[in-house]
Amino acid sequence: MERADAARNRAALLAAATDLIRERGIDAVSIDDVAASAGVGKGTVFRRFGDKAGLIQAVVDSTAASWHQAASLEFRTAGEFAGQLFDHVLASLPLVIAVERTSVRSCEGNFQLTVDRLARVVGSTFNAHALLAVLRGEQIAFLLDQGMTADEIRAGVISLADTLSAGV
Amino acid sequence: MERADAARNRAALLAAATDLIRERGIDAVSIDDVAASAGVGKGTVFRRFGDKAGLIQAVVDSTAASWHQAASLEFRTAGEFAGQLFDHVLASLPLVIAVERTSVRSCEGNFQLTVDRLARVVGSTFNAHALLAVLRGEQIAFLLDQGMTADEIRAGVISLADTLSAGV
DNA sequence: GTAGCAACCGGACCGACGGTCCGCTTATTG
DNA sequence: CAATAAGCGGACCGTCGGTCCGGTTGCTAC
Repeated sequence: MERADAARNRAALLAAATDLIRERGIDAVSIDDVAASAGVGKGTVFRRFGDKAGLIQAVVDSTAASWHQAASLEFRTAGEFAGQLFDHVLASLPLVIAVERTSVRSCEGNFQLTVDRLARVVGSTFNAHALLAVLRGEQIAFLLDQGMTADEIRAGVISLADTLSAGV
Repeated sequence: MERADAARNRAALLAAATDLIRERGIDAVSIDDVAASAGVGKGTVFRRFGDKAGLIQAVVDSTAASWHQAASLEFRTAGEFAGQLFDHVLASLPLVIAVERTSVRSCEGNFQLTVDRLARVVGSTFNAHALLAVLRGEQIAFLLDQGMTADEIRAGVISLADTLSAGV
């Protein structure tokens, strides 16, 4: 059982980390920032979450009932999958980028599952990875930065998914 | 005119950096490592190359007559382009990953040019970016890590490029 | 209520890193 | 050979992720 003060600190840290990452991006957020913003000592962060990656993972887990849904979602067509994942990524871009930079993709567990299911729809494991590569936070942020609109990217992603499915 | 000792040091630093990055990957190579390995002081690295990104850029520029060729290559079909760029990336994976991590893609100058030319062949700017995303060093390293062979990836990339071209 | 204990806390501390600075050295030129 | 500017190296700095430990506090058993 977690002590009451510990639970309070965990919640404060998660909230602080989520806000800071959302507004500044992971690169501009240090652990000290998060600790100070949550009003706790630095040691507390590491006792709760182990390391920076653990904190980010916890943030991600906490901010989304929809998170694991988005990755392991049931879908009929590749286009449907692409559209839904895109919306999810776009809505939490800084968080997605943070987790991409800190965790190893293959460790996600249901990531493999998603790849396999997707592979069946788009014809090959390679194509599944290709589609997921285009849906990465950093890729989408880059395209937005290049001046593409979210709608254009969304349409492109779905079109790509459909094209890949069509070849099956 | 560059002094003789300066030129010697520049060459030694480039060689040391190239070797270290190739064998360890950029993440395990610090500026101090490069300086020590080249037998010069740390300050010399920064006077020559400005910062870490500058050093990596210089390494990349020096190691490839084929480098800018690969990116701005003339090509007839998207598949041809994909195959050639893949071979180039695969041959210098750690270097490619290093430059991806340090430089901003859009600054590359002829990157824009490549995107535009490619866009004409694969139907849209979005598709051009998608193809390039799949050809990034980190993506290819990830797929290799997943157990895919280089041949499989090469085939996948070319097939993807051809599929995109076919829809035009 | 209170005593005792384990869990918890915070911030001083550490090593590594990218980057700066400056007093000394050395290649170059006339 | 003398003068000078370019170059040199490594001590130094601020920041970051991560560790440690002496003091504190929430919980429980009596």
